Amino acid sequence: MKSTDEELMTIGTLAKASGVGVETVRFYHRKGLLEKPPRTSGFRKYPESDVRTIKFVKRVQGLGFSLKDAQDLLDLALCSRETRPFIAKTCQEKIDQIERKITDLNKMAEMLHQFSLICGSEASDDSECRLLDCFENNWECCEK
Amino acid sequence: MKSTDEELMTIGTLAKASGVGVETVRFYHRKGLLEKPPRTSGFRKYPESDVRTIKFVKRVQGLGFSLKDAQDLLDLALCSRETRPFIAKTCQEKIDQIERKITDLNKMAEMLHQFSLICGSEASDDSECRLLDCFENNWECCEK
DNA sequence: CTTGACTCTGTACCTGGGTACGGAGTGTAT
DNA sequence: ATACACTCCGTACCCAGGTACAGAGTCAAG
Repeated sequence: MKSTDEELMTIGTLAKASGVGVETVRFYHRKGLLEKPPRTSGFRKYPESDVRTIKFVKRVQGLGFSLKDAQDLLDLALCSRETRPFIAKTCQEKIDQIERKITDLNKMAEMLHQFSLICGSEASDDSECRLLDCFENNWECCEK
Repeated sequence: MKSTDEELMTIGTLAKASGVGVETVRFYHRKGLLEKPPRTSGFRKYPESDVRTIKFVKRVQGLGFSLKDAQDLLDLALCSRETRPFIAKTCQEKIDQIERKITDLNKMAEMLHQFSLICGSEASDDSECRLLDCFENNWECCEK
């Protein structure tokens, strides 16, 4: 009754558990984000772990990465003796990419903060509104 | 010879200066990201400042925001006595959004770092590769 | 005053990431 | 053994964000 086979779920169950639509699961399937699930009698049967995979993809996507990027990360997870030598390099590339993004986001947040202080008060005068000027100078803000 | 009018540029010049195609400028124009430029004789004439606007949009977009988000930020820049009271609130919303993103990105980078340490060495054994497990636990990594 | 580069409007097309639908098969509860 | 929910596959459609014409107008150099 509790054999591992019993844990397999149908596409609708997987979709609900992952918070996406059935069509999205089939779409990811076509895109190779989910590996071909075993079939019993024509129906796809997904392992519990695919819920995690889909949630992972959705989260990565929410951070502004593409499905291709999500795919790359998932591929990393399938590490084996052959792929291991490439893991450090691939990870470092993604990390660098992420860090550049963080740096830029921090600058942008800081810029908005300064902008809010300077222009957000009733007291300020229109001529001080220079949001884009801040950006010009590599986001270094109004304050200077 | 150096009147402000003389500084206006044609769409091709703007596109080249901003690093986008002419069609993209026209697209942004249709989307309202660039305000209707004055026309002399049927040709649009853009001010120098539109170069900055386009570069700003491209950068914001590169951080994973939509054109709509870029538009919101540009609208902020047009602050005036009427809009001023809303600036602080709008800024804060964007800042919160950015900070959530940064938090998630940091977790992801840390996860990749740990993953790289654990799985990236020749010495490790396949059973240790648990990238998705890290994610499961809100990106808290393998190390635990 | 013509030629060639550039611009105009409009419409059509493309990729990424889904979403919806039609018609047929399946599985199960009654 | 039939009804009903669910699944199958294929195709078509949707939105965002562009990209690519076509056919006509414009501008500036020679």
